[in-house]
Amino acid sequence: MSPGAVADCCPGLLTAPLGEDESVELARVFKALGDPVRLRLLSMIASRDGGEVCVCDLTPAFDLAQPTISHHLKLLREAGLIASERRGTWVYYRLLPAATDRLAAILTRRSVPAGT
Amino acid sequence: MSPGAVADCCPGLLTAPLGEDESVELARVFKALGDPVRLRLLSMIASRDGGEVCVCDLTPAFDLAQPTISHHLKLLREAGLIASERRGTWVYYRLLPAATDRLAAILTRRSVPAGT
DNA sequence: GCCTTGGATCGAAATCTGTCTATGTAACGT
DNA sequence: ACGTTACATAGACAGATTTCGATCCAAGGC
Repeated sequence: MSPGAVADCCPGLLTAPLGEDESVELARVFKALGDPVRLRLLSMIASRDGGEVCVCDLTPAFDLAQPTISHHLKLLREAGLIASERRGTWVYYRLLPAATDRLAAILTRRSVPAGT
Repeated sequence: MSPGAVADCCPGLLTAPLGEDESVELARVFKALGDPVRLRLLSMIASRDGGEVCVCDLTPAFDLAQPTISHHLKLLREAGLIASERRGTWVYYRLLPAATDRLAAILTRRSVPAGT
């Protein structure tokens, strides 16, 4: 997919004023990213080779109680940024790239072609 | 500027685990985007031809008291997303594109070339 | 069946946010 | 100087968020 393909599909933040409903929906996703713990969780999940991380690997990486990590993962999941799957005793989380792709597109300035 | 230029400069969220300090700083910016009113304000500012909007044009667009809008603008400003300038009686806000560019880059997957 | 381990859910405490009204400040007109 | 208009700041309050300990559920081993 060419870099322009996504950029052309949606108005984005920077091109046209956002509607009320759109803004509510988008804010939910950005709010999920608005916490240092969740950002680190997301980056740990996204950057893992194989695309999956066991919760058992995430929890000990923070100085926080296990229910707290579980709570943050839930918020990321409800925002549509990650998905989880249980395999045996363990639960694995993976990034949903469509979500971050969309955010990146929304924040990307359309290069105004030439003679503005 | 080629699309890859920005993408190559920083690790991004999706490539390597975020450090603690980085995540705190980034979260502040995303948190500023995590509110529907602020998203709409930002999009109204960013999409305006000429790049500037008078606060007097922003305030009446919402069903909120004037100090509330002022407060949201302050948060966007403190997050480094917009800047303000007083000209006579009026105050004008404009987008700081470097901020949104950075976020877009951070959320962009580096296209892993060919044979992953 | 029972115990252990991984993870989610519940309920409570402390803190942070969004919003308001009231007030302050800066620039302009008369 | 005075009044008016445009914004910002201060203080208050309701509701949301973050975190915890306690508990519950699912899977596996004995």
